[in-house]
Amino acid sequence: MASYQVPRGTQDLFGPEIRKWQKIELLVRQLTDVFGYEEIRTPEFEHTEVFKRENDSSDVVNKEMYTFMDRGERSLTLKPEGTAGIIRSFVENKLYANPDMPYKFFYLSPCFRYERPQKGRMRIHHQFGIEVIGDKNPLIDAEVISLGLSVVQTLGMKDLKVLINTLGDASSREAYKHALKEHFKDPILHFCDDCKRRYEQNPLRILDCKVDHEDPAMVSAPKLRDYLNAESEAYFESVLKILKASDIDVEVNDKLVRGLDYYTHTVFEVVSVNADMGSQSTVFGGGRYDDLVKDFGGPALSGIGFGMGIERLLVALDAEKIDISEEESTDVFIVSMGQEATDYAYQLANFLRLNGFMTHFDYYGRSFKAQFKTAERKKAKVAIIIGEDEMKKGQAVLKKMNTQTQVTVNEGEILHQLSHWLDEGHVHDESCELDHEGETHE
RNA sequence: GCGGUCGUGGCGAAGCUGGUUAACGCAUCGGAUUGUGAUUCCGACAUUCGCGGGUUCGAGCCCCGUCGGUCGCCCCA
Repeated sequence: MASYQVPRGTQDLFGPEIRKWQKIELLVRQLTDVFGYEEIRTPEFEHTEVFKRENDSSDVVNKEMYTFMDRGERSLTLKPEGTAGIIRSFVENKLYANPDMPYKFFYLSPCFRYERPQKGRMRIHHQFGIEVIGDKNPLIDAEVISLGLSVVQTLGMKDLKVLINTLGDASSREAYKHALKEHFKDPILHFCDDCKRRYEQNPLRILDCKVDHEDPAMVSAPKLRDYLNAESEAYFESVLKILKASDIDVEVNDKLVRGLDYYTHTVFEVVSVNADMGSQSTVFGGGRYDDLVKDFGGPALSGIGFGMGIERLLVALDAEKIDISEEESTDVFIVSMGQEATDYAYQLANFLRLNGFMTHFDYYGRSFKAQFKTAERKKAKVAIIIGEDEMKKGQAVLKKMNTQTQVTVNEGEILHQLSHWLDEGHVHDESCELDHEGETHE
């Protein structure tokens, strides 16, 4: 017999876990709203060339994409990251023809990458991200970082470090790459295999090597700083100044380079420094892109954004022992005895639900003991007991679970008594009366 | 893509150098107690040990393969 299981690197989310997600998503929507960001949803797959553009050297694009041919012989790719699709959309919908720049977007979207799964790394992961497109201003760079931080800090995270760097404009970076390749031309021969690969693919990453970082050639390597033109340098200084004025501590790390090729100027990564975080420590990261809009056929407008992995955020919260899970809670559990009472419980439950009370009841007519245990497990605040006596008299017993206070009331007073006990501003629509005629009396 | 490690009921876990009814704990359900959440007691709950094949008189325990988890590398959110 076949045993069905989720594909590698994917997961089912439900129960207490999904409640955490909902909490994060709610927070994201609240914060982006006050920061003035609008949601954007772009397709989960795009034409492959949206993600894989010329001369791309990144692993994400070259080794990890889910690319397939559809039945019409189109090459499509499941989105591995959020930015490219949004820029495509921005240009396709000619949003640049808007007087109020910049455009500020946020998204919550699954991303697909074919990688070996690990803690904090899934084949389907979910990103909260933002993009600010249409203007280039250090204030925006700072705002973007600040928005991301507000999310993780509101959740209570403390073990954070903001790493920041500048790659300068495209020409600065190219010049620097050239200089690096020249510098490492001979030394690379006795470096590790990874470095040899990096030398070809992304020379900037050689500097980040854990094996050869003591090597004299590494120490004497040219610095990106020396290849920045005056404008690039001034821009970065300006970003740092604003962050400092906002009391955001950053660590300038001149080895920080990002995984996607399109970044220019400011790049940043916010990492968890908690020891239990595992090796995937980046909670969110991003940077500025000067040329992406132009590459998609739009005007020369700059943008900046970040992606935050929800799965990874959850790992980071876990590492800091921050529990954001909400306890399940129920307003009312109706305990019923006998078929007639159970049928009535159904009617009563519907009535209470339409009046805004979260209500459960027992469908099966199990023992009192079992029903009370369920009420307890569901964290019911109030139990309503309906048995033969109550059915006869048109009454109900209401029991406040935490204090064990118990009162007997007429049907018509149930709502009143509940409001009195629960007192949580439920909506009480007058038009929604319990229909006594509709009761089941078989 | 490379290397290490692991895979027994809903959960946690025993299972000795292969020997035959797969412990135990938690949870769940029923009863003692036909109307009240605790405690206690009694009873129920894995034709089966991720999956497939092989060795053997006999495999949860051995071998091969495969799928999956996990950790590190690479890389990234």
